[in-house]
Amino acid sequence: MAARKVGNLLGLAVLAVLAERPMHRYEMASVIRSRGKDRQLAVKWGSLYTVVDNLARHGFIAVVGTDRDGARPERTIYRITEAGVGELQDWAAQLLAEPGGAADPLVAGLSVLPALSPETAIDLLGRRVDALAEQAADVRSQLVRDAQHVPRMFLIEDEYALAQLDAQLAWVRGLRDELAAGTFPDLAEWRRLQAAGMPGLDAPGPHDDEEAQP
Amino acid sequence: MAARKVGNLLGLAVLAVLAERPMHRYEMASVIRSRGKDRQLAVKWGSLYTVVDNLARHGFIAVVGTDRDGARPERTIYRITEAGVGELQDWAAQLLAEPGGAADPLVAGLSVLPALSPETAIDLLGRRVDALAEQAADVRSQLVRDAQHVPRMFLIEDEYALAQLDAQLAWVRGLRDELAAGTFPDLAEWRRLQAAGMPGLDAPGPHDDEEAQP
DNA sequence: CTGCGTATATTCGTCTACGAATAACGGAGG
DNA sequence: CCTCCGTTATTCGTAGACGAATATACGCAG
Repeated sequence: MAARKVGNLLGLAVLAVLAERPMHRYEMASVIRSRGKDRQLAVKWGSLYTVVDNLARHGFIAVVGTDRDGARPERTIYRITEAGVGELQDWAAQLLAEPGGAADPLVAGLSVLPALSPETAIDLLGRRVDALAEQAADVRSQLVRDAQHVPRMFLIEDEYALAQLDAQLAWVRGLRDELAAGTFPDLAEWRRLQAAGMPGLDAPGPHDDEEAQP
Repeated sequence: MAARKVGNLLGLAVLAVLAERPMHRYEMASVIRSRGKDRQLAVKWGSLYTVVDNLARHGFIAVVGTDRDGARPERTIYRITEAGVGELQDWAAQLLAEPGGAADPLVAGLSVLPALSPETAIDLLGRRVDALAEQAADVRSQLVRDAQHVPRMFLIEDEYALAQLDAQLAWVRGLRDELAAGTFPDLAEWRRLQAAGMPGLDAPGPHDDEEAQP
C-alpha cells in the first residue's frame, strides 16, 4: 500500500484551505466553492464529511474545538496538523511531478468509434467541437476577468485547463474535418464493419426489459 | 438519475467486445488486454465481475450458456442484447459529443501550487517534463510500430492521447521555464506566503500519530 | 406576524470499486 | 514421475463515494 491514506482529491482541497486557517466543515465547502476550485474539479459535496473524518482519523487534521452561533447546531472546528502539512506538500509534489492517471473519457469514446457509423461520428464530433469552442471561450473570458483581481499564480490551473481545451479542440476539429472530407484511410473497412451489423447479437432473443431474475 | 445504469468505463469495453462475439468473462479480459485498450485506460480487473453482473442485471448482456473445458470451473458465456447495443451506441455518442468530466489530477496539483516553494515547484515541473517527454516518445514509437499492422481507425485513441501529451508537455515546459527565468509576475508574493509559513498551524500541539481515539 | 424561499449544516444508507485471496490446470525441467 | 510455476478463472470483504434526505435559522414580502 504505497497509496495515499486518503485518496479523494477533495481531501487535498480541504488540506489546502485548512493550511490557511482553521475552520468548520461547511465553511470549507464555502471557501473551496468561492475560490472556484470546484469549476475544473468536479467536487461531490456528499463526500466532504467522509473525507474530513478520514483526514482526522489519519491525523492530518485535528479538532480545535467547537463554535456555537445562536441556536444553530454546534460546528466542529478543524485545524491542519504538521503531518497534514507534510501530506499536503507530498501529495502536491506527486501530482505535479508524476504524469499518468489522466482518465479522459474521450479516450474511451474514441476507442469504440468503430461501433458507430462514420456519419454519426462526424455529427457527434461536430457537436463536441461546438461545445468545446464555447467552453474554451467561457474559460478564456472568465480568466481575463479574474486576472484583474486575482494574482496569476492562483489562476494557473485555469490557464492549464484552457491550454488542454484548445489542444483538444484543434485535434477533434482535425479529425472531424478529415472524416468529413473523406480523406480518412479506413473509411471503406469501417463501412464494411457497419454493414456486417453486430455479430455478437446472433439470437436477438427476448431481452428481459427490467431487472433480471435474482 | 439521468446517469448511466452502469457507470464504469470497463462496462463500455465489455459491451464493445461482446458486440463482436459472445464470450466468457476471462476471455473478455484477454481480448481487451490484447487490444491494448488497457494502456491509456487504467483498467481494474477486480471490477470486471461486478461490472459484468451489473450489465446483466440491467439487461444489456445476457447469458447464452456455459462451457466446460476439462475439469476447469464452468465458464458462463455472455452475449450482448439489443438493449446493450443501444447502450453501447448511446454511451459512445455521449462520450464523443459531450466534453466535460475530464478529471486531470494535474489541475488539482496546480491549484495548490502556492503551498510549495517556487524552487520546489521548478524542480517538480522539471521532473514532469522529463517523464512526459519519455512517455510521449514511448506512445509515439508504439504508434508507429502498430500502424504497420493495425488500421488507423483502431489507433485513434492513441493519436489523441499523444496530441494531449504533447500539448501538456509544451505547456508545462513553458511554465517551468518562466518560473526558472524569474519572469513569473507573482514570485515576490509567492515567497512572502512561503515565509509566512502555514498559518493554519497555530498550535502545533501533540499530533496523535496513529489512528485517533474513537 | 406569518409564511416561504434560501442558506446553513449535517447524517445516513446504498451501491460500487477493486485489492487480495483462492484454486485448478498445463507444461517445463529435473 | 514429481513439483514448481505461470496462466486461467473467479469469489469475497471492506473501505469509500455520494445522492438524497433532514433540520434549523434567517430574511423579507405580503
